[in-house]
Amino acid sequence: MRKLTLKMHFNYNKPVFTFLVVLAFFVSYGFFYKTTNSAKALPLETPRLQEGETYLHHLAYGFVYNETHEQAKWIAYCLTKKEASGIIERSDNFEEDPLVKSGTATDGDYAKSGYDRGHLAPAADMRWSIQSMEESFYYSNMSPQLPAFNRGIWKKLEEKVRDWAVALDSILIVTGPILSPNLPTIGANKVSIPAYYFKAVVDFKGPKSKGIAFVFPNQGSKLPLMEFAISINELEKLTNIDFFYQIEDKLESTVESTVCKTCWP
DNA sequence: CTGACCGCC
DNA sequence: GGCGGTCAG
Repeated sequence: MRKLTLKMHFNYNKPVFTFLVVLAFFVSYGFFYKTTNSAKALPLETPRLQEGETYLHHLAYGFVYNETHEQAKWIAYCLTKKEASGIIERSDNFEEDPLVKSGTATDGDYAKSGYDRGHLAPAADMRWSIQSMEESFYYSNMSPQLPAFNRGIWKKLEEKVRDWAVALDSILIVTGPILSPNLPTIGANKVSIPAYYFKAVVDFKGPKSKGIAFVFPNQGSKLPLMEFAISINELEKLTNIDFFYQIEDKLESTVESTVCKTCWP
């Protein structure tokens, strides 16, 4: 009798059940698509490398790791409007990067050092997938930043750049420390403490391509962001890195040689 | 002031 | 998870 009741119950609800299964499928598919199907071609091909450097890439970004300074020399990725609008929560799970076979910095290097584990590629730019979020917490993406810098003007720039990704649909971003010999270090792995950081942003679409770069000292500042803006050419002289030689032909020379501060609201 | 992000312990 | 710094609105 009980079995019959259950059977009738099931039969009675079968259309509802079927509907729920189909609904669940589409909801999960939508979630899966939105959060994981954003794999993208990296903006840069294999770059020129110096001694002690390796070029690697994760799903979300490519980077050159510098073994001497125990951190990335630069990190590059394209950020789209859709990605900048991601919903994945911050993981806060710092890990050594499995791709860097020579080893990265560790928890111990930064602990009680007085320096923040500052993201080069911001966690908030990686909210479009669980994997990209986790990648942003690899120590290959960390650099010792003074808290007043990381939580202040550096964060302000990151938020501005995210706004640009949304407003312009997609942009190319290159970020890094300015590494030089004999920097002070933290931890047993001797992670260099950079004196300056840079960020270059290129809007590479259409006839109105434009580029802008920023260089900040590793310290807090109350000055407006645009006080730190320079052209990409100037940044390349400063860092001695030719960032965009692979796509130079696609960029108008003015993208690198000039900076239009009012073109980037 | 609140919320968003950046972190620390 | 609780707490604090910094900034925008």
